[in-house]
Amino acid sequence: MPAKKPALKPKKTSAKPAAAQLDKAYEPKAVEDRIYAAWEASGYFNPDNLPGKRTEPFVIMMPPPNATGTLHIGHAMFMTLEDLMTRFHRMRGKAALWVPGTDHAAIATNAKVEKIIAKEGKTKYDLGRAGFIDRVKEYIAGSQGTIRKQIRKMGSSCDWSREAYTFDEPRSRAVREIFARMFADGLIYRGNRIVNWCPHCESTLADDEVEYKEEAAKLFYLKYGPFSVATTRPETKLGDTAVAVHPDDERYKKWHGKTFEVDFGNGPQEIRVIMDAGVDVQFGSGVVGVTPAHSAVDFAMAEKNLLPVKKVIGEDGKMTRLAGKYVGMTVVEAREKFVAELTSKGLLEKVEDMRHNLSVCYRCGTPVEPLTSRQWFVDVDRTIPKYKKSLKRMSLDAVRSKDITIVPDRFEKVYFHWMENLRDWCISRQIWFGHRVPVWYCAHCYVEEESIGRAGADEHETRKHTGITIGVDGAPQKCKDCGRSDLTEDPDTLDTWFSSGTWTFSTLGWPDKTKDLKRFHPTQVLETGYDILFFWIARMILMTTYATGEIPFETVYLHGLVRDDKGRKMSKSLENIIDPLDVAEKYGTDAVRLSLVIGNTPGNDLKMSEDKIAYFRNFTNKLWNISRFILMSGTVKKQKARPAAKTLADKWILGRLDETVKSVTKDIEGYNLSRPGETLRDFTWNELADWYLEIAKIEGGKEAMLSYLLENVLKLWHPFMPFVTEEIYKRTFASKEGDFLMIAPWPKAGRGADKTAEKDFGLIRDVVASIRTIRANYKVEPSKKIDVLLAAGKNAALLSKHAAVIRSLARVENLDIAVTRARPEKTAGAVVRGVSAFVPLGALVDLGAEKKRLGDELAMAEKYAVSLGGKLANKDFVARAPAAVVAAEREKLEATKDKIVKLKAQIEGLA
RNA sequence: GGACGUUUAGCUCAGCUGGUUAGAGCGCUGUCCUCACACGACAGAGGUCGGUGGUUCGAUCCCACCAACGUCCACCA
Repeated sequence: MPAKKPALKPKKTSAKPAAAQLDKAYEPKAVEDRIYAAWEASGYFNPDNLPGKRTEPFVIMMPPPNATGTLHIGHAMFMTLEDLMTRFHRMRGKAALWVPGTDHAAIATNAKVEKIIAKEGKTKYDLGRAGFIDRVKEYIAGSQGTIRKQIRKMGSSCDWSREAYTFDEPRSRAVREIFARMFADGLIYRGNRIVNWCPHCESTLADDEVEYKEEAAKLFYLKYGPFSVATTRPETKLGDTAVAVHPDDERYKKWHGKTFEVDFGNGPQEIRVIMDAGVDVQFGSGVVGVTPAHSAVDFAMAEKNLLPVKKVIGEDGKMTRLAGKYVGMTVVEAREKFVAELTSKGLLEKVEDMRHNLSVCYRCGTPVEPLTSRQWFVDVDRTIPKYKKSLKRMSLDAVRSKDITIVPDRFEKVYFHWMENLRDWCISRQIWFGHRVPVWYCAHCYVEEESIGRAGADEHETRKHTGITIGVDGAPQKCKDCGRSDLTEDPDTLDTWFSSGTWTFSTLGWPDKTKDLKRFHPTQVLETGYDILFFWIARMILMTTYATGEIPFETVYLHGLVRDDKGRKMSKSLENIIDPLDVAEKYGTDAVRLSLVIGNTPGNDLKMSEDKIAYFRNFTNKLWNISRFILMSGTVKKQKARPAAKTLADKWILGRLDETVKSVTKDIEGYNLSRPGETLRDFTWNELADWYLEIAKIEGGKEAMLSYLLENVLKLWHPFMPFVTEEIYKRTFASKEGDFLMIAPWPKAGRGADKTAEKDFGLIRDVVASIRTIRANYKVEPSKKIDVLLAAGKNAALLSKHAAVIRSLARVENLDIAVTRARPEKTAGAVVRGVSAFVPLGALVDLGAEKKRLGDELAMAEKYAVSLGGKLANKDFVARAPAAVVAAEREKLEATKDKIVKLKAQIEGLA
């Protein structure tokens, strides 16, 4: 192409009317911090300050991030989702409350600080318990501010005046209080039972804190008295007190209930033969060595059969005195020695290779050692006097009754399964940092029961626990049983989840009967990741139904994991981490938020990429420029009422707005948060910007319409991208200081779509598009104007009325509209919705290409007509399909037939 | 071993209770810095909706089976 453009182009001048101007591009960095500070200063994050009556609450408790942590993309996602819901309901006139907080995360924080002092060459024992706790507190104080700043950066409209910390005094008091109540109800007991022990953390772990790692293992077959027994852990056989066989296994029937002795070179062991239906007859020899002290399954058998429990591995990971000559050895050493001994004695029959799931600590990856230990437990099966139900029952009923719904609902099944199989919950931990078990033992009357198992589990009277005093408000002065004051505090701390379980109500002031608790509990939504369904959600339901008799929340919204664009987890080693703060800096927080909401559905993982964020950055800029255009084309002000539609385009866009309001509102209410984003984007970009604004340039006189549309669009977008919308609002509609979009009332859906306007406008749009297509096919420069001839049939009047719009949008010089006409020479043609269009292009017209293009279209139309015809010829279809469907198919067939006729005429006209 | 999820254009995904000539965004191709926006406009190419059966007048959508991928739970000693 020769460069023949005019050398002189008038320079664009920015000498626009005095109306407020927007910069050409949206600059998030210049806006976000200022806007957030203004919001915060307004006080509107606190529902007490919101205007109006607001009787209906909408409450979310923020899942507290670790106090020592930093914001990652997962946090950014949940903050966006929760903020979206909170802002939406605030605009809908509810008392919206979103309580922020941080978590002391006992194990994680404890481990972190241990690591830090290790660098100084010290261990926690060098500092001593008090010194170590001081270090932890100091560390948290130093880092807690980081996460708070980052929560603000995401635009979170949470009520900082109610901020809570899982380890602050109000929350600690709630923990001690609920412990005391559960103890009084006999739900908390101290027992010597099997637990998961992490030798590295030197602490117990809850069942769900144990993970499994598949690895190669050896299966040893031992000559075991009269039997053969297979095991991957030979050294634990020193703790065997029984063997189990299947009750129906004929091979071993004569042994049922008998006792025999084995000697593995470590002295004789007395072994009973018990029956258990869980034994797999096919596996190994069908005989299982029962090691009550080091296997949860075996422990259960021991309880049932009253077997002795012989603990051969200690909390230090070394063999105990009961392991005889192996005492003091590590487990691995003992295994080697023991296998060697068995071999020399001819007791080792064979060794097989196998794949085996090793249990490891979810924190440190160290293999977990199941062993019996004296710990505190929550009894989940015992009937609670006040409720006449067990904790398990209450937790199940809360969801079964639909008082709590889980989104998506498939997780309800997962919840039920887990809850039904829940065993007593070990809540004592041996780490130093955390809520202290609020228990004091009396030196005079406390006696450790030697019983194994659930102390008093079978009786329904209160468990005895003589000599145990609970300190709810600090250390008790006297033993509750003997009155003497020689008391020792329990050294252990509580499972983090025991305290997080109180989150929805401890944050509202429980156990005091506060106004907040009355007004805001139960909460409406708990939004969190499906990965902590058991850890946290289940514990909250359990603790809350017990403590308050209420459910903690009405709806559980579960989000997925954020993955990279290839679906992999983000990790340091893969170098695929997207840091929300980095990308917020680069693309703006609103863009990051949109990328975390749109395409994100409950319960499913979300793939993220920087490209996606960049796309939404472009969109925020688009919205900015839409506003900029509207601002430049006239005065923008709030409209008291909907402006009257003067033209077809007005009618159409108002109908589309109504539809959009309706569907967006419905979706957000139904916890469908992605679709409204897409609906809004389509409306804003494809309808408002691409069509209505272009027509506004032609028709003019749209100040009121444009103001009305912009105000509504800003409101609808606000929960999704609060910063840019608030900033535009401030520069356009805000009448005075303190007028915030954040508290503007949510738009009401009007009449809905205007069917006639939609159809008529659709025709104009399609005619314009078909002319544009011809232009593009013949590579007509956009700046060049062309002539167009239309044969419009019954639509001639409608098209004539909107000729100016068509001419401008399709860049037409002369538009000649007739009812019918023959094909003029040297034209390119098209048929759209019963309208024939002809564009005279002189020598440019390629007859062959025209013929082919129209021919292809004809072929498609004919094929379609055949399929429609076939359908309508089918008696069953006509008889059974709903009348409306049949009528619609008839109409389609008529339209297609009409199209075929017109296409044929055009093709003939070419000859 | 049990349960669940996913499978639609090269990529990421829509498609709500079965009736559309199957949609969007990115990417790709072409034209254009048209007076809001090149972080833009216009136009275009690209899919037998994982497979096989079934139900139905009609199936991307419902049912059964199969396959691949993924997740959770249990854990065999």
